[in-house]
Amino acid sequence: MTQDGRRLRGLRSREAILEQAVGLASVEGLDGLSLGRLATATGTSKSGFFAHWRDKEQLQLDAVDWAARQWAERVVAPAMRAPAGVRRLFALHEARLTFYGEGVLPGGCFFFTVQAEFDDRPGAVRDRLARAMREWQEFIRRLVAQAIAAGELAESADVAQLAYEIDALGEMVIIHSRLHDGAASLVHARRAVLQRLRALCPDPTLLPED
Amino acid sequence: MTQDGRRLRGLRSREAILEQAVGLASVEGLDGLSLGRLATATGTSKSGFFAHWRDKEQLQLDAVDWAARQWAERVVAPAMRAPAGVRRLFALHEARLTFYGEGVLPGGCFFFTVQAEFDDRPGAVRDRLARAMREWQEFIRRLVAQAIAAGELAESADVAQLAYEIDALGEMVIIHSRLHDGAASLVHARRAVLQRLRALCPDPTLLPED
DNA sequence: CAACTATACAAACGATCGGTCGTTAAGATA
DNA sequence: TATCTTAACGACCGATCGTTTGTATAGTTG
Repeated sequence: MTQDGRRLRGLRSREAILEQAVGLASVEGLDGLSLGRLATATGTSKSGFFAHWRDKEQLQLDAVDWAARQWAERVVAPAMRAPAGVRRLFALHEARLTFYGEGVLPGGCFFFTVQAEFDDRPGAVRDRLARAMREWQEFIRRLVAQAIAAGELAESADVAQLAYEIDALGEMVIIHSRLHDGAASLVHARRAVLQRLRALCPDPTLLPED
Repeated sequence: MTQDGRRLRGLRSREAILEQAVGLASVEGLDGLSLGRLATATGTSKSGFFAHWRDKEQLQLDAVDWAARQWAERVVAPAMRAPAGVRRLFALHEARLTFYGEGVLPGGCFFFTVQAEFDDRPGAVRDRLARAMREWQEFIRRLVAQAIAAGELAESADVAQLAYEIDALGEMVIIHSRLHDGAASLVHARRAVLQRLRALCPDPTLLPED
């Protein structure tokens, strides 16, 4: 094995640093997060980072990957345990709301903060971010298409349109809940998608009533 | 008059600086925007700012007010020219989409970027921002309530719920259009709100078909 | 054991940050 | 004309930024 004690220790601290970095970046962004503060937060020294990453951009790129992995484990994976169709689609929305509601990340959502930061700034971070978001939206669209194919959503439904609405209503929770009452926006986001799906679903037993 | 030529010149440069500041902040945020770059962008010197503002936070607060005034003129005012009711509600949504689509601000939306920046950071800027956003949401709710009172929306409609959805679908345009195809998200946002309102509106002639 | 590698550190670098200070030029006031 | 006010400036300050350098140390390999 190539993972001897040396590398294992390195990987451990690398993971710990990335976890802290994603958490802090969900609050202050990837650029607002300085190496100095990240160092004190992880209990290490500033220069120690350059043993793991060539420069700050490499750390930012790995942070994006780490956040995407976390999202896959805590949002996508729970939804995939629900049966395919409209139930899986709604389970995805609920898993996202649970992720926000539990406060897994101190800033609510890593991707929301970092998108707002990098959407107008060309570079490798923006490109990787755009790829991650594109994959996420394509995943939603795939679930919508599956639900239509299974006959659990009306064929008149526009896949891209419905996916856009579900994503928008979920994302908005972050914007609203940070400056105002978070619980209310969670309820609104859940009900909005639920009513939208129930209106399109021929079998009312597949979705909760409220 | 207290506005002699001296003060008038000061007011002019003050307005010019604020306009530049709001435009730049819509891209890089209010903190990411440094006084040095703002100085070169306005063709003045860095120290010249401190003749107008005590420190950076005062400039940020005035920038928030300036952006709110711009929003009132370019989004709220056009909507108020439409007849009260569901038409005014949809006119508000369309005015917002036009504001985004025309690219009035280089970053798309000042409030989106600055909210993401300050929502977790206590202070005067966050407070003024929260107040502006609360007034905006209350304004949407007022238009919804008016439409219901006028009999142009079903009484079963939940005011806060519908206002949340309209706001979410509009705001999402900024997130989507920056990293992906902007035209598509404008169409999705428009259709989503239009269909939602048409489903609740007893008079189909009040709203466009598509 | 010796040679090597990877982790981690302290110290310092130039650049840039927000902010201060003293000064200049021009309009307003008397 | 003499006096006062204010917009605007250049030069500079301490702090912090990302980054480089050199070094000490612990684990791996021959």
